[in-house]
Amino acid sequence: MGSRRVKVRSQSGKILVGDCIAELKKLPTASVDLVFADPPYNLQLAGDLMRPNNTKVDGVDDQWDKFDDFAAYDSFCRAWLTEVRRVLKPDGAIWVIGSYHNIFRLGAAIQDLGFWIQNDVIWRKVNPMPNFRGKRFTNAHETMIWAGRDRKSRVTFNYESLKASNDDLQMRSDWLFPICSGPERLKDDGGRKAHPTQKPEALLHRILIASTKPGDTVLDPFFGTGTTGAVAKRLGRKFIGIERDLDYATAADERIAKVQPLETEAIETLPSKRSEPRIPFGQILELGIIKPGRKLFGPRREVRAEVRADGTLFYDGQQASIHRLGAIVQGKAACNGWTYWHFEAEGKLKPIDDLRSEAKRQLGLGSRISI
Amino acid sequence: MGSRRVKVRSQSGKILVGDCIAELKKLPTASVDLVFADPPYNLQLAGDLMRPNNTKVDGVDDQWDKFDDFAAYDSFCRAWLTEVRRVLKPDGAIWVIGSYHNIFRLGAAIQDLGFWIQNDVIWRKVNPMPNFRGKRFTNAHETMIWAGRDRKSRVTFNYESLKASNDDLQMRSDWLFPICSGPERLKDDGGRKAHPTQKPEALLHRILIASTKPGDTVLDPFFGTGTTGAVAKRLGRKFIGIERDLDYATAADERIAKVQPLETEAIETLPSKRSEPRIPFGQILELGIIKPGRKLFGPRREVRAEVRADGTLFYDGQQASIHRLGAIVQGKAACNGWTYWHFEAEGKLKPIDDLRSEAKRQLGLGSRISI
DNA sequence: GCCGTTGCTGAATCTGTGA
DNA sequence: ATCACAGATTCAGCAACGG
Repeated sequence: MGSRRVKVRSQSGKILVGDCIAELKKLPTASVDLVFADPPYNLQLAGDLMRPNNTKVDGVDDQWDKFDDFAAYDSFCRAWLTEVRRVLKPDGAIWVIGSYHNIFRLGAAIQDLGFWIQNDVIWRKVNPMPNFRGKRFTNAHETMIWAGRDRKSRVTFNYESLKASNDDLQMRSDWLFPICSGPERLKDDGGRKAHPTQKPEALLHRILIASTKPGDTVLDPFFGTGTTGAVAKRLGRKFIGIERDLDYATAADERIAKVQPLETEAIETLPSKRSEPRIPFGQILELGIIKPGRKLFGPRREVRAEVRADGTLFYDGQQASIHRLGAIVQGKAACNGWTYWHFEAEGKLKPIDDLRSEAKRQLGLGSRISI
Repeated sequence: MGSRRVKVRSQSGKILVGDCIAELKKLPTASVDLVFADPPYNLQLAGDLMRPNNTKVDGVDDQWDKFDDFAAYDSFCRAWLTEVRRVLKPDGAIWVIGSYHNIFRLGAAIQDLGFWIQNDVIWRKVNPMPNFRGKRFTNAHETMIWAGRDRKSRVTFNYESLKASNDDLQMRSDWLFPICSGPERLKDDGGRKAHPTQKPEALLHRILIASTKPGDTVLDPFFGTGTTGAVAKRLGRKFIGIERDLDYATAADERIAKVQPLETEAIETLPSKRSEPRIPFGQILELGIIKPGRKLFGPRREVRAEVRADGTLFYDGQQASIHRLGAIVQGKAACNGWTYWHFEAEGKLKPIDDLRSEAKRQLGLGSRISI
């Protein structure tokens, strides 16, 4: 019952040829950082479906009613999703992609199994297939669900990189990409498309940049012709692909072998501010960057507080941290004292946050921090 | 246990004040052409969410959105969907709207109960609320499901009207509309929003134009402040609204009374706007038009920066967006990275702005895009 | 009246760390 | 497990106001 063949072409990843659920069961628990899954959409493929007990579901029978079809599909999805959840690390996450035929069943299963949805994301297709019969709207999008393993999972999200790459605006939940065509589309020997639903590499590029770190392991249980593996290799992520069809797996293997990984430096993502070393206000004082007795002001000089030697601020009979006192004088529940309080230099007010860069310099904490 | 009050203001429709399921049970079988349902989303919000300026987001904390668990939400939805299906005519259809919190459960229930999905349609919001903590993608869309009562239902679809209103291109499944704000947004006596989730009339306009005929009866089991009724009256459709909250129902009644129905001949389509999405730098990268590791130069080669895989630029220990880094190296407050940074081709420097035309070609933005 | 500035708000599952 | 608290975080549209 083992996989018929295991291919290992490079250290970047491996392709397991075999049944999705059977292969998943062999993978160790809590070993994977991210899963990308592009499961079968069409219920006509019910003959390919497996029950949770790993027996094969009989092919579509006209006497089955719709509920039976949906139930079989649901069982199959809950089975592989359960295994996927097992192999994910506690802070791991999953992406699934689908259309209206299957995405609602996938989404409900994801919620029922305890995953915690972060976003649903819409892939808007530039060049979708038109609706030939004029009976519906042009089906111009697919839906992706991004979910953490648990409600508590602290999933990877490279917010800063996405924002910087989007002209300094937050990345939205609707993404515009062309479908996979042209030279990127894999062809078989007869010049026909090698796989019916090959996904564009641009889509996986954004997904992996958004939700993985270099060196992470990405698992794709429906590997097909290996788009996930190709992009993972290029971006310095490890991959595990599971594919039942040997022809697809072979095509994927050859495709990925041709991929040239990017240089280490080219795949660096922007660090979040939180990942930088913390400089408490007291340290600014200890380093002598600011002196006790110095006056600090609100943004429009509406208050004038005094720095105390213990690293607190004093104003109007109240003594507290820069954050607490900022909250108190504004009558708010919370406050970032670094941006609220200002010091005077050459007649102008500057936020005390500016002093932290000087502290970092003195502490030898340059701006180049690589993990 | 009847409705507390039935309001009839005109021949165009009526508002039933009472419990959704109880009122549905009183309606005759096979009497309605279209249902539009905007049910509670079951948002499951935990604590307060603060904006960066430490003010509180006015979230949906109403009792009507609270359910014990998914099972309670599911049984509620299956109950009203069952009644809705009963009152629909054989060729009738339903639209439901939701977010990732509830739409997968709604979609699965719709399929299980025997409805037949025609499309899922994405409402892309021009002006969504940002993600204040920088932990997810901006939640910039909601999902609608359009389904016929049965697989066999021959549902109304005004294909020609939609195509004509879309510059003679088929209407796509992704629609761009602003959220409901400004004068359209109903206010209570205190000047606060009368309803937390009022939908824009433009959305209902397109739905009713797409999937009803003049004189059809439209039922909205979660009427709220009556957007469905207002648009139905304007477009010469009859409406039945069910609303449990008397304040909402009263506001809806007064709102609809002010609506002037259009002349019979005018009940056709409105012209659509075109939208030309921005092309951010990251997308140039994702599309493979420029590769990570590529060198970019200032206009006179005074700096040489490197493209990173995450869509940022790197120079002299600094990594930032094309705009931010351009500003930094010039010592300016701001910079248009598209015109500052250049790539080398055939020994000559060209601004990276030139690459956007290729991206636009790939993204089909030379042609017309559905709104 | 026009223009720039300031402030408010919208269906939101929105932190991380150390004690 | 809970609790305290440091401190990081926003886009587009509209309204009100002042010059």
